[in-house]
Amino acid sequence: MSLRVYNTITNGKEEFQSITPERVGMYVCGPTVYGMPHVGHAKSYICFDIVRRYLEFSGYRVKYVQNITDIGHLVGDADDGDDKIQKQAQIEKLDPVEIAYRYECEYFTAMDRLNILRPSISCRATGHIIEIQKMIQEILDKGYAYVTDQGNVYFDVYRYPNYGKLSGRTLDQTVSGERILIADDKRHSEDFALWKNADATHIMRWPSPWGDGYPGWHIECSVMSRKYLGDTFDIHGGGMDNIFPHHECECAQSEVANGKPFVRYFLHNNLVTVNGKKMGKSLGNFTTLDDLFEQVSPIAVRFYVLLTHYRRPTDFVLEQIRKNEEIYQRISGLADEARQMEPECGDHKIQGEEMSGVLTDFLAAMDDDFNTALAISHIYKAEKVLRKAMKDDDRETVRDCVSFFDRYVDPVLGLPFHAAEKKAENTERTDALIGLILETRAKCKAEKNYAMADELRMKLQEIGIQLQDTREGTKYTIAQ
RNA sequence: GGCGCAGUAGCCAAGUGGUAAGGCGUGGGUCUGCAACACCCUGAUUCACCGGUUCAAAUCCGGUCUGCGCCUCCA
Repeated sequence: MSLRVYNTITNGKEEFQSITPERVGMYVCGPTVYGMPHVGHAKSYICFDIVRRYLEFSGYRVKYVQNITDIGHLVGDADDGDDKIQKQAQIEKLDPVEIAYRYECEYFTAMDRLNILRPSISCRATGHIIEIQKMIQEILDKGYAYVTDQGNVYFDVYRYPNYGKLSGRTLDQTVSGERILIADDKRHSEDFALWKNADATHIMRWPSPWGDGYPGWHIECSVMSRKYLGDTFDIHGGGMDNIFPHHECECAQSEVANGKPFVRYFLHNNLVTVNGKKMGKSLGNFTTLDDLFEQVSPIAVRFYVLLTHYRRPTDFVLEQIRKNEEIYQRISGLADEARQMEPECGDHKIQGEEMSGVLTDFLAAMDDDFNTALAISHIYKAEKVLRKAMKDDDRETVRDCVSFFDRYVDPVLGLPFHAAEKKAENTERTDALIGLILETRAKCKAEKNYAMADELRMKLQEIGIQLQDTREGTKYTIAQ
């Protein structure tokens, strides 16, 4: 079985083949760091974390480059001098660089909690101004861009016949939109900026051959992907909302500058919606990950995101996340028990027919355009097999299952299926205290004082301790 | 207006030509002092709608309706 991926360039699934055997270069558009990361970021970066993990699992060495956009794109229209980072800096009364770094830290903190592996290279736009200017000059030299008397540099889209190839638009279609022509020094309204002139009120600006200013918002990705991955690379990822204009413009810039095809495969994740509407900063309907993690665990959010295929929208419903968190914990609890039962199966190879089948199905799902939703359905199957094996004391199958969880599910999906750890402090003392109460309750039960036993159970429930009477005795779980 | 994506059980969600996975929930049962857990059973004559192609369609083609995204910064 081989990996097939959905490529936006061809609008279809294709067999994945890397340019260099056993190596993959991938570039994913990173965040603009001027606000707290939200659920939309979670979906996108989890999605490409899966791509990266699965390629690595399949034996590729993956070079994963992700940019940090620390130069503000314009808030509104082209003449509205403020950029987003600068505006946020005014609100927080901080230097724009402080803003960018602050939210970069917030971004990585949130991504770490979601068990998203860090990119191999994280690069900032501000660290590549020289390379950006160099590429702009190359495009100018080739005659695909022009400098205006206002000190702006624009890409001339009418000079580049492939413009619109990726998004399936043609230039005359773009014109028909209700777009308002703002910058009056453009030759055509569709031309996009490579370099914008800026006066002294604009804090983030750099000297250039065309005057002081800052780069247009597409060029950084063309520059950094070329610098770290070469003229042509394997995978470019990002949110669907970036297909046009961002990725379209990247293609145009890079292919003109490099004289070669830009990328092999363009992968785009669908969006997170709230009541059917896109979750986004501008709509103000976003939930920050910080706030969300107060309600549910980060791993539950990851699990929830993976429950839907990445090319379908994820509707954000807190109750659904909660429900699936319980399921995640149920399976984790079972997996932990199995690990205790068979602690020494680190490199155990799956032998049994049943689990071999589950593994085959699991990998086949991943091979089919990273179908995590289908892959997870095979985890439920594994749960069933494991439960039965533990009941029957079938050690061989238990080992198979532990191996499945630890050697396949964990590295591929980044879902470790370990029960949430109890809060570290006072765990021993808490255990002892609950133990005492349970002893008392056991006595009540022995004396058939069920009213008292039930009352104890209810009172414990009220403070978040759930009891379960099993054959082996009473178990308890503490709500997190 | 243009381009693109989508419409599958109460909910979530796989399935791109071969006769509708899975999960949650519901209802019934076994177990149990009760509860919970677990286990067994329980669901779409049908995949938004209408036509067409085919021996065969949720899957392909045409049309209609609905929702969403992009066309201005957004993952």
